[in-house]
Amino acid sequence: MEQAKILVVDDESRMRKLVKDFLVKSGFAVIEAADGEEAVDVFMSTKDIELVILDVMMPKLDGYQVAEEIRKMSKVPIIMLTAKSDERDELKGFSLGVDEYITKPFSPKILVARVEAVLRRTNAEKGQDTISVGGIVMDIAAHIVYVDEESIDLSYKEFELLNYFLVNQGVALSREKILNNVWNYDYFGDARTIDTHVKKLRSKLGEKGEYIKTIWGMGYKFEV
Amino acid sequence: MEQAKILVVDDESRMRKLVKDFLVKSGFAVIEAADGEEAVDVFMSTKDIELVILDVMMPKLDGYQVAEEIRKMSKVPIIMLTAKSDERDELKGFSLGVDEYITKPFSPKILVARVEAVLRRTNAEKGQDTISVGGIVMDIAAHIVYVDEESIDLSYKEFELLNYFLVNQGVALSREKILNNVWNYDYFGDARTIDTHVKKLRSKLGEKGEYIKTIWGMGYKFEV
DNA sequence: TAAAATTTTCACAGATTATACAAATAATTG
DNA sequence: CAATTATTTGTATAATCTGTGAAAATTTTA
Repeated sequence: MEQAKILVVDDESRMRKLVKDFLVKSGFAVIEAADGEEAVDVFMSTKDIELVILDVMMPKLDGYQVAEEIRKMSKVPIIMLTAKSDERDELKGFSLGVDEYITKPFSPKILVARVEAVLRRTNAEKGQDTISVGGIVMDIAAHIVYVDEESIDLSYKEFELLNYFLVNQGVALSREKILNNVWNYDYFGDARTIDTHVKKLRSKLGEKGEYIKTIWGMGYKFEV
Repeated sequence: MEQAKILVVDDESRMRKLVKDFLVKSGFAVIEAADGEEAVDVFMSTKDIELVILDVMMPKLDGYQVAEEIRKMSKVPIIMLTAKSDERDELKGFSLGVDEYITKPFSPKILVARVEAVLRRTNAEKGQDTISVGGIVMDIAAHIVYVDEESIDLSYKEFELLNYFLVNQGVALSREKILNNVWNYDYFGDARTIDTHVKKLRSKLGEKGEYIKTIWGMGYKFEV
């Protein structure tokens, strides 16, 4: 992510140029679109756009409509440019998943600061990919599991299995279901393999291994 | 669940007001507490709090201590507000069963999004896959049966049989029909086997076992 | 390529559940 | 009300399932 790609959408070319210049100076790559329709087209046909800056007032599709379209495809962060701070609109935008508002007129400093803040935030969130249940914490990204703050070593399959259990906590899982989700769908091995992995998981989890409950004649369930 | 009730705990009244305003605007009901002790009191004396938002830094009891107290009583989801993202603290919190962290300063969008995500998650967990008749609640996903709030243990076949009864409540079911639906179609055993299972089911259901009525010369019917 | 780690298979013991059967109980019928 | 028929219940047996340890197969690492 050397140069974050930013899509700037505004019907006024002067404003577009202004925003673009500030961002380019600050080390971002900028793509432009002159109206809502073009914005959606460009967004669909361009890879790895990391942020979209949308003017609210635009012909054809306004900023909110564009945001709505983009949200159907992606969770990319969106910053809205708005002439006056209208609270009602802001709420509407927030429910659409707009990340920030910048009110015109704005200083270049504000613009760049907000852009950087949003990017920092979304990147930070990516790293917060953890699941935590009953004292068991899985850091998915780092592939580490903590039991009561102590990290434990799990093999790949064990990790995947525990992950599946935690994601489906409280749900009874048949062996078949586990097989289809943790193993590849085309795995045709013995379902009893799961038993062995469950055994190992339980022992590695120590007393918290009891959270993996056996449902006789059915399968397993993770429950605190 | 018209308006989810949220308890917001922060010693700074400005921050409390800020959070409250955003949440109220987004359609939540907010209750406030100004310190940890008050939070625990309020939590104990208020019904149906669906989410607690806790500031970490507070006089008397800090956020983690409050979380610990609340966890002794309830599994209500908890979101922590923290000034700086301190990894060690996060781990500590996760093992206490904290569901989310929000780092100050945060955007209203982030706050509301996280709140909604947590509520969505916990509500989804409650298992929409339930059948409830006359004080008997079957959580199909979790494979648990409650009779007057108390869970009871059923074997696999008993569970299936009860499920069939509840799905077909009020309908007279011949033994043949039961056999074809609860047992495998290729089962050629004694139809009297059903009687034995019915017997066990009735006894495990306690007085609610009477809901399984005998239709003389025909079969059974589940009726409250 | 050998060694180590991981995954899978397998078999057997121990548990649990399902079924069959016989005796007891209840409902129906003439 | 007795004879008949169906259901309930308790118990013994059969069938099924799980936990475990160890060995075989596979993949990864050195």
